[in-house]
Amino acid sequence: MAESFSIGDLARRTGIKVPTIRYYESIGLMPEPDRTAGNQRRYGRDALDTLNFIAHARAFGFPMKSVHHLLDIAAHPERPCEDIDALVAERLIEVEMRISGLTRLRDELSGLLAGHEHGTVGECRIIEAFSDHSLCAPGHKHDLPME
Amino acid sequence: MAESFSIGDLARRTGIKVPTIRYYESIGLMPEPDRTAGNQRRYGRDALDTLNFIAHARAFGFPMKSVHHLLDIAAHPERPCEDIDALVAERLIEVEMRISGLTRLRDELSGLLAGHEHGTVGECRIIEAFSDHSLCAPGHKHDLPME
DNA sequence: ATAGGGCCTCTAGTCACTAGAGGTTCAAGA
DNA sequence: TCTTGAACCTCTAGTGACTAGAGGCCCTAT
Ligand SMILES: [Zn+2]
Ligand SMILES: [Zn+2]
Ligand SMILES: [Zn+2]
Ligand SMILES: [Zn+2]
Repeated sequence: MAESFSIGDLARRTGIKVPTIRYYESIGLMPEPDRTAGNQRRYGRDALDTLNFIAHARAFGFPMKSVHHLLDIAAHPERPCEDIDALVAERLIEVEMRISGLTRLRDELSGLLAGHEHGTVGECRIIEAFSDHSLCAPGHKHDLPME
Repeated sequence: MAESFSIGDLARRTGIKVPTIRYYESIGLMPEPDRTAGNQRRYGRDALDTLNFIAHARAFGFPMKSVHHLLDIAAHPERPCEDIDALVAERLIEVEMRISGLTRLRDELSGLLAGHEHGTVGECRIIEAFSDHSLCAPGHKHDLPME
């Protein structure tokens, strides 16, 4: 007879917490599993694979919407896989933009620290910089879309 | 007589949206302003300064908790400014860790794209990699605390 | 005096979970 | 077989940092 996993088994094997698995089911990411007579969820091997796939896609930083999309694609082995490329390329661009924004931010922050000597708040260069853009970096502006 | 700004004036001058200003007030980040006879908020120049300070700190990526802290510190010009250093240094470390995590991620994503040829989903290397850690990068694991 | 844009409060929605209450079921040991 | 207690169930609410909408009042310029 086929393997059968409780929700806790799945959690232990995938590292995804039990409430999160139920949440994934509630948003339609995981199919509804069979139940025991006492209404507890029982999963098969395929659910385990799906959950690992989800965990892996999330680890790559894909938002849930893309994970949905990826699962849909993966469910049809005979179709062409070109959409995958687009999704991964899109994610790569996001990550690169994020890196360059954060790199600018890193430079600004270390610039603040570099020019800093301990004194009173009233004389503090860092506080001054927070109060006035023109002091925090020459000709500078913050245009990160938010982190 | 002193300058007086409506909440919309503040929004235009700081780039922070009106509901956000009300939200900041609700969480105690901005003091409660005076009101007109008709119950509308009227701000002075100090509120404008505070709001600009908040916007700037947020642009540096500080979470609200730290913004609170920074405002508290800035409100006491005679005290020593050493806590500022700690806050900025902490933020810098976060940013650096984030950059290194994202850099690894970038390399993995471009690795996936590099080895990819269009075919069917069933043969797709990228889908395979999502299904199996051992294929997505040799000896690799994803341990980003979450983006 | 009236039009209409700005302002008010309150509620609910976002994303991806997480925590808790209060109750039921399963499985292992006696 | 019975008992215990860990694991499971559903449902609600909370997180952070806002954003959107409903329904209604105010302010100011013409
Ligand atoms: Zn200082
Ligand atoms: Zn600045
Ligand atoms: Zn492919
Ligand atoms: Zn992997």
